[in-house]
Parts: sequence; structure tokens; C-alpha cells
Amino acid sequence: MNMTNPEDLRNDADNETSDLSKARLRAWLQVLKVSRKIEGELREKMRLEFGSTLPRFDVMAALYRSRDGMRMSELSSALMVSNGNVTGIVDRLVADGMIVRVPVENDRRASIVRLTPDGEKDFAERALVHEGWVSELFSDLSANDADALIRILRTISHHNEAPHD
Amino acid sequence: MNMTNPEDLRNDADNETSDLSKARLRAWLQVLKVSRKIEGELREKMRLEFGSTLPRFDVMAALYRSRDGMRMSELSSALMVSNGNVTGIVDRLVADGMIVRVPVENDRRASIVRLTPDGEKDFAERALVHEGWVSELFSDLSANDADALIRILRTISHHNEAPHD
DNA sequence: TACAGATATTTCAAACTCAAAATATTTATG
DNA sequence: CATAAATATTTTGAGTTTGAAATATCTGTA
Repeated sequence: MNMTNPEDLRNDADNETSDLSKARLRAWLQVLKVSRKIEGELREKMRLEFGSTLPRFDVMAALYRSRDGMRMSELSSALMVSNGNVTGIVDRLVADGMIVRVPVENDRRASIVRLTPDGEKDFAERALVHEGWVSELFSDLSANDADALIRILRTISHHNEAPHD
Repeated sequence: MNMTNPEDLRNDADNETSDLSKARLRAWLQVLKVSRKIEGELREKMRLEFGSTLPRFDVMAALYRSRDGMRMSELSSALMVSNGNVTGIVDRLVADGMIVRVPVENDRRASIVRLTPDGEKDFAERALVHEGWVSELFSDLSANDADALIRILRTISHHNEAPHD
């Protein structure tokens, strides 16, 4: 545990917790609240406007950024979900013709997943609409606050960092 | 859509999106990333240390704050999840002896859910440990940044506000 | 080459989640 | 009072999610 803050250094053999600890807990609960609220709004819009879901969109977004495709394990670590989870979502996207599985040369355990032309076209359109939704949901967020928010959240996500950001 | 920011007022008959819009999208993706990461960490700790889950903890936390109990509909709106979802979690917590359903006087449609003495005891212990986990995961977050984070996130969650915060 | 361990993915069971439909009950209106 | 509308909750079906086990394949070492 990082003990750089004076609040954390006092004697606490009892169960009392510090003000700082409580402030951090409040901050986490607020992150959770915003995250759930925005996710809920986006999920509903995806369903009504696109007849699709958030997990499908997330997978396609990752593949759109990596035009050469990604392995299943790359996908699951990029999205921070389990391997088994990605399998199911990919299965359904393949059935929908949005993506394809391509065997990997020299490694028959792995396969690479990539967008089909249809998938690319669909995603490109939807990504613009999606960005508009987010911008509207965040319309009270100024450029300065957006930067501050990103900076603060990065300090958190860099703590106990997995390989890279 | 809130059109108070100059960036949003320019002509954009084409699909180009503003820098501010992109900054907000980045901010949202960072919120999502931190939220997933912290949730994953907490879920694992809950499982290993408590043999329990995050949704169960959330329900018990809500009930701990409302000692007189809550209706199912109050629970689902407090946790921002669907009614049907709460039913399943409550069923399992009842089976575990952590909570009970109490009929509501004069309204046989509704029932009130409240912690049992065992549930209260269990939650009280776990809440302290949980706060410690969060504080450690957020240990790079200063008091100032915690306050800034809460303030910024509140401006977002107040946008298109449901009844209260 | 044989084979132990590592790696990539899928399968599996249980839990979570949603939205819509179904059920039960209460309230309001004629 | 009758009953339509509203409310509270559960049920249902599909999809998502996890963690563990199973499967298939690859790699390094003897």
C-alpha cells in the first residue's frame, strides 16, 4: 500500500478509517455511478438505433483500430473481459457477417479475427453516431474538465499497471 | 443537445467531429477503462476473501444504509439495474440467510427487503475491508484529485438528471 | 524423438443483466 | 360497485460475464 499521504500514517490499530480513505471510496462510487448511467444510456441507444449491443460494438471498435485483425487473447485483454466471453460475442458477430476468423500461419491453436467489408462499413457509420451520443451525454464537460478527468483517471489506471496503457 | 460550447456551433454538414467531441469520447473511454479495471479487481477480492460477489455486496450496502429495509423497486433504482435483476440477487441472498422479505402492510403487491442480524454483521465487517481495498486501488489519488474527480463526475451525472443524486 | 510444460482457445456451469410479458394487487373513474 | 388504468413484482428468454476445466497445439529439453 502506498503510504505517501500523511493521513494514512497515523495509528489505526482500531477500525477507524481515514478521511482520505473515505474520499477515495466516494470517488470510486461516483465513477461507478457515472459509468453505469452512461453505459445504460448507450446500451439503450444501441438497441433502439442499431438493433445491436454494447459488447458487439466494443469488439468491432477494437478490430476497427487493428485493421490486420486481432487474436482472441488480444481482444479479451484489450477489452478487459475473459477469453470465454469474447468467444461468444465473436461467434454471434461471425454469424451476423460482421467479422471473420482467419487461421494463423504456423500456429493452429490461434485464429485472427477481423472485420469484413460489411463490418467495417457498418462500424464506420455507427462510430460517428456513437461519438455524438457520448458528446451529448458529456455535454456539460468542458475541454478543461475533460483533460483533468483523463489525467486523474490515468493516475488511477497506471497504479499496479498491466503491461501498457 | 447542449450547444453552449463554441466548438459545437460551427458548420458541420459533413461527418467531421469536433476536437471537444473527441476529448469527451476519450474521457468516456477512460472512465470505462478505470471502472472495468477496478470492478475486476474488487470482484476477484470479493470472491477470494469473502466467497461472494459484487452485486450481492451492492445490494447489502444499499440495505445497510436503509436499516428499515427497501422495496424491490427502490433497490433497483438505487442500484440502477432492472427489477428482474434484483429479484435474482435477492433470492440468492435470502437463501444465504443474509436478508429477508417482509410483507408490506396494506399493499400485498410489495415486499420490503432488509438485512438479517447475520447479514448486518457480515456486511459491517466486509464494508471496512472493502473500503481498504478501494483506498489501496486509489492510493495514487490525492485528496485534491479525489475532490476534483467527484466534482467533474457530478456535473456529468447531473446532466439529464433522474429525480435525485 | 518423446514428452512435460506452456500457450490459445473453447466449453461449461453458475451468476448476472436486460427488456418484455405475465401476474397480482391497488387506485381511480364512471 | 365495476372495471380500466396504474403499480409492484416475478417470470421468461436471450445475451453477457466469469472462472475453471477441457481440448488442441506448440516449445523446449533430455
